[in-house]
Amino acid sequence: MPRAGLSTSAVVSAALDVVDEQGIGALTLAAVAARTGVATPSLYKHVGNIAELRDLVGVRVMTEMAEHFGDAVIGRSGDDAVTVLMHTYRDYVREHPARYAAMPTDPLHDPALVEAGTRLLNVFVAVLRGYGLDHSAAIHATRCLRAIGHGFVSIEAGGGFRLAEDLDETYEQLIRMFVASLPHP
Amino acid sequence: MPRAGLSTSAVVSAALDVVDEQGIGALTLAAVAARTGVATPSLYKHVGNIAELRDLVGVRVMTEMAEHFGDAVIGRSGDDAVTVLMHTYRDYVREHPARYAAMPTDPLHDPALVEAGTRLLNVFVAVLRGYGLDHSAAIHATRCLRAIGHGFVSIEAGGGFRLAEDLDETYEQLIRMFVASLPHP
DNA sequence: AGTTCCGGGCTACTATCATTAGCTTTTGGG
DNA sequence: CCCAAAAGCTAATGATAGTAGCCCGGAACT
Repeated sequence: MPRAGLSTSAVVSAALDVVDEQGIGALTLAAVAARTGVATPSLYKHVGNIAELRDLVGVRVMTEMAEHFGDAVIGRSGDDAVTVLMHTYRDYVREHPARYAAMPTDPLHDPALVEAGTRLLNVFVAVLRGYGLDHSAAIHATRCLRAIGHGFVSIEAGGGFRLAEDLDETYEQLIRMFVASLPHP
Repeated sequence: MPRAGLSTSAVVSAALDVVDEQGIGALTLAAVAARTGVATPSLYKHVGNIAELRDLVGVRVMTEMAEHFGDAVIGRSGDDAVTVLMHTYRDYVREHPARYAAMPTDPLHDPALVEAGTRLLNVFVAVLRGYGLDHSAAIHATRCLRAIGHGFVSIEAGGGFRLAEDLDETYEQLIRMFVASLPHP
């Protein structure tokens, strides 16, 4: 019988499929093995253990987000860039809620995780370039933007906003609130 | 030999201790059983299964937060109430990061969860009373406040802000940003 | 073409955990 | 004092992570 022809990358892709289809809680080596048509122990040839697989999934998701967001804001600047970044962020999470939940919430121990996280962070930093913020102010503003985006988007993805009121409007209001706090010439 | 004298509430308390000491990932029936000095299957006399135990822990945490936050803002109003609520929120999560992570992030299926969630939400609603917001505006503002608080606090608890810049200042800035968006006479 | 050898996949096994079944015993109310 | 319900226990099952060690497919090299 022919081989499955797996690789670490293929295993991570299968893991992402499992996450997308059945949620982060269903990400087990058994599920990934079933999906790749291989016995569970065979996966250990490609990933060290399940914690490492989760890290690799996290890296993949963060890298994907960084690229996607970067593409969206390229060629834009100022309020336009901020607004587009936030909308792209929200749209991504609505399309892939489970994937977003697969991002690590604890300190990034693995260097690869740090690297991917930095790339993602840099999109937020870049979008605030051009407002003339000094080093310290830029850091605070970046943190605010992250907090606002992550807060809204994670509550929304978890079904945390339960009233009928239009969510688009709430999000616009948040963005306006942030933009208004930035210096404008 | 005497009985352990457990109860559902005592089991939940032990579960909270496990969470506080070893993190949400260590919350297993085995760990709770060890801590209460009982065999694992005995716990089923008090909780239906581990998913129910997690829900009960979530309810306990949300109830505790609602009470704690409510106490903090009582007798206050306006910007003062908002500011105190946000600081109390942040302080709570810094003191009990694992407990905060034990709050459910998915839709609140259990009615008890909904009830506790509503009590917690009501503190946020209450703090915005007095700004003269109409029904719809109050909902949007409440959502913004939740998003800002949850976003910052969960990133901080996860060690997500890694630069040396003062976090207190970032948080103040976020609060100011929100307060500035509210109508002031 | 034949041979080698390494890596990828497999089976078998262990340990931990959730959960069920069914037995024993404490204990509080008649 | 008795007895039934509640609370605990042991034993067993099934899922999952992880380890050890075997085997074979196929590329590389004569």
